[in-house]
Amino acid sequence: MKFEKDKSAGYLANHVARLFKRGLEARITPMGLSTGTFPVLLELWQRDGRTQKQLVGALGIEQATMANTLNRMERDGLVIRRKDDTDGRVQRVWLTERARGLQTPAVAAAAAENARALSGLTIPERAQFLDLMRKVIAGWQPPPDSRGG
Amino acid sequence: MKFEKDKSAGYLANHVARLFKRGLEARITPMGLSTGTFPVLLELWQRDGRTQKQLVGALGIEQATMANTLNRMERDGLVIRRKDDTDGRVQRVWLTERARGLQTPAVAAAAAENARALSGLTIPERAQFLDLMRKVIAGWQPPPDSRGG
DNA sequence: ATCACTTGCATAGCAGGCTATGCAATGTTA
DNA sequence: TAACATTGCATAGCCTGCTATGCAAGTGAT
Repeated sequence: MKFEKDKSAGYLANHVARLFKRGLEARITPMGLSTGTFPVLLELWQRDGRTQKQLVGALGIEQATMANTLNRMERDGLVIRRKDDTDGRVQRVWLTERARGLQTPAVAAAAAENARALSGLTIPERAQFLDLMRKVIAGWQPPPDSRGG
Repeated sequence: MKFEKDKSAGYLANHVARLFKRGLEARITPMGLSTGTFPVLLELWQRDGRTQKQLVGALGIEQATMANTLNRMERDGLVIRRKDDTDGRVQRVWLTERARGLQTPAVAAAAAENARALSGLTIPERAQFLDLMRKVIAGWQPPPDSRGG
């Protein structure tokens, strides 16, 4: 069977994602940030004190990934975790002052990287690209044989 | 500054890539394959005996990533590495019989996963999605400040 | 109140990506 | 030919994602 990687959506998606990651990394590592922390920070900049479960739900990553990411963020002085007052299982996540101070430059860096990456597309193409990605994400349904429960 | 992750190309690209990866994984782990090996196999199924440098050039990943991937592939009995006859630095990569036998089912799995993932898009949208991703990749240029110097 | 179930998080261990670095083989040049 | 530079690959160490598993805290049923 013929199968050219440059006609494979999965291959191309992986390639595009890697390029974005590298590009953003170059801009934010000087601030002491990394790409994995970014979505978490975006949520917390809107409102912190959320639970890990809420963050997992908002970001579509696995619970264990979130726990690991928060470990690194705590190590790096971006967040602190504190038990919920009424439910001892729940950890709420709070931003440090340092993390608050990074919002403006970090968001500017991400916006700049997005703009640069899409600069080869026309304006309508950019909108369409985002639309199509959202559509693919929204239309996702677990593969038929994924965990055949 | 306002910055919504669902309007960020980088965030969406990462999300889409993760979904594709998970989907493909579910289909090929039963064969003893994993997603990182896939692009390498595609190249080698076309013609094996290539050098690591050639593979790196064909796939747009870093040399160290390729070396690690080939380590796993060799461990799993998919390839063997043999020194080039005339240049002692060069390692040529050869498929095992097992890897050859996997071509048909693996390619079918990838094609099926691509089809399923794009099933929420119209036919023209699918073509456009691929076009836009190729365009983003092709138009990539190193960020202005990437390694400045 | 106790036993079982559920829930929320942490940890272990792996894949796959990266940068930085080391090193042997080859090339080049004086 | 000896010294230096380059090339091709391997390794170390990290981040970010995943699954599998463990465990403490809460919930429910009896």
